[in-house]
Amino acid sequence: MVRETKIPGATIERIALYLRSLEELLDKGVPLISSDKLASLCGVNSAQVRKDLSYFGEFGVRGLGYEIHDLLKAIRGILALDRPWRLGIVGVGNMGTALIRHEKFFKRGYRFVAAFDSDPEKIGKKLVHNLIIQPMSEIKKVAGALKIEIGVITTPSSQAQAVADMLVDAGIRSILNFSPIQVRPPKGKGCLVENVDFTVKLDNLAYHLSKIH
Amino acid sequence: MVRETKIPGATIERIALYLRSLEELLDKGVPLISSDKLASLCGVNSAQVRKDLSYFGEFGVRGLGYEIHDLLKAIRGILALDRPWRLGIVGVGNMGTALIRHEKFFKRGYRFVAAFDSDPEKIGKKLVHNLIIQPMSEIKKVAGALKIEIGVITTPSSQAQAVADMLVDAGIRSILNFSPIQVRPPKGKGCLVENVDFTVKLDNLAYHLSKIH
DNA sequence: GCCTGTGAATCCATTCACAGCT
DNA sequence: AGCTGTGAATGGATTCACAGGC
Repeated sequence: MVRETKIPGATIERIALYLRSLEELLDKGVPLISSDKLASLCGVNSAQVRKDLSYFGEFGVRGLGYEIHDLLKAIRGILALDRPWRLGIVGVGNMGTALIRHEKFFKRGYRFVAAFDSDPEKIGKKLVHNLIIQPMSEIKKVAGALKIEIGVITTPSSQAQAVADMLVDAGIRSILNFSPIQVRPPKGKGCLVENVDFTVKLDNLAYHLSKIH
Repeated sequence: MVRETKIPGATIERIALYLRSLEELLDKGVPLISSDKLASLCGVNSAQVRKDLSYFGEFGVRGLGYEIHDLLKAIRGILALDRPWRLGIVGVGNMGTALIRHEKFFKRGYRFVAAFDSDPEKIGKKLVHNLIIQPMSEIKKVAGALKIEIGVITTPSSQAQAVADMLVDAGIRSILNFSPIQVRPPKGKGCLVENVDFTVKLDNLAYHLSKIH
C-alpha cells in the first residue's frame, strides 16, 4: 500500500514511460498485459516493471498480468495527472509555439494559461483561444491571479536565468527549462527545476558515434 | 591517459554539461577554475567533476585548478566536437524549425545538411541558406549522397517509428527523437537512439509538486 | 594552504530467482 | 502452467577522505 519509503527518481521517469505505452495499448483495445510484454515495449527488464509498480501497490493479478484500464488509472493517480496543471510559458518563439500547439500536453492535463515574451511586436497576439502574449513585466501579477503552477522557459539562453528568477519571485515552485543552459533555482526557496537540454543528448550521440568508428 | 575502461554513461552527460559552463566562463575571460567552483556551477559534487575528468586523463594542476582554455579543448576532443557533424531532420513543423534556427547547434559543429517533410505544401521551401525541404521519399538517396550521420525526428508521434525505420534503412546509425513516443531502433543494426521526451519531464514535475502539496 | 587524482566506502538501482497466488 | 511481488544478490555510480604535488 503506497509506501512512501524513498521511491527512486528513475522509477518515476519509467512510470511516465509505461503510461505512454499503456495509453497506446488501450487505444488498440488490448485489455490486459504482462510485465514481460510491457517491459519489452518500453525497452526495460520485466522485473523492473514489477518492482517499479510495487512501490505504489499491487496492481496485477498473478497468473494473468495487469488490467490496462485499471493500471492506467492507478498511474495517473501516482503521477497526479488526474487533475489539470496550470502552466505559464515564457518565450514565444518557434520552440514555445511548438509546445503550445503540442496536442499531447492537453490530453495529459497540462494547460497553458499564460504566455509571456519580451518582444514588443508579439505582445497582444493571440496564440490559441484565450491565450494572448503578455509582456514579461506582467509575470508576477498574472502568475498569482491565474495560479500558475509550472513555469516553462523557452527564451534564448541569455535570458533564461533571469526569467527563472522572475518565476520564482512570482511564487512558482516548478520550472521546465528548454534553454541550453543549466538553470539553477535560487537556493533555499525549494524550487524544482527540470532542464531539457537536448544539445547534451546530441553530444552523447557524437561521442558514441565517434567510438564506433 | 585516455583509459578506455568502462566510462559511465552519466559521466559523458556531465562532461557535456561542464563544456557549457566552461564556454561561458571563457567568454567572460576567466582563465582558471577549480573543480569546486565548476561543480557548484553545474550543480554536482566536486569529487564527481574530478573523477569524471580523470577517466580521460589528468587535466588539472594541483593547488591551482584547471586552465579553462586547455580543458575546453580536451573536452571537445573527448566528445568528438572538434569536427563537424552532419544532421538530417525529418519533420519541419514548429519544433523542427526551432532546432534548425538554434544558433548554439552551429557553434558546436552540428550542421543541418538536409530537411524532409511529408507535407507537399512544404516541399521546395527554403529554410536557411542551402537548406531546402525535400520529400521523405528522398531520404535514402539524400542520406547517402550528403553523408548524413545523425537523423533528427521532429514529426508527429504517429510517424516517428516509421521515420526511424527509414533512417536506419538509409544507413543512418544515430537518431535523436523528439516525438513523445519511445522510438525503438530496429534490433541488430546497432543504431543509437536518444529520446528527448519532455512530456516525461513534465510528469516528473507534476509528481514532485503533488508531493510537496 | 590550496587543489587535484584516486582507492575505498557508501549509496542507489537493477536484476535474479523463487515463493505464492489464480 | 502462468505471472506477480519481493527479498537477496549483484552491479554501478557517487561521495569520502586522504596522499601527493604546487
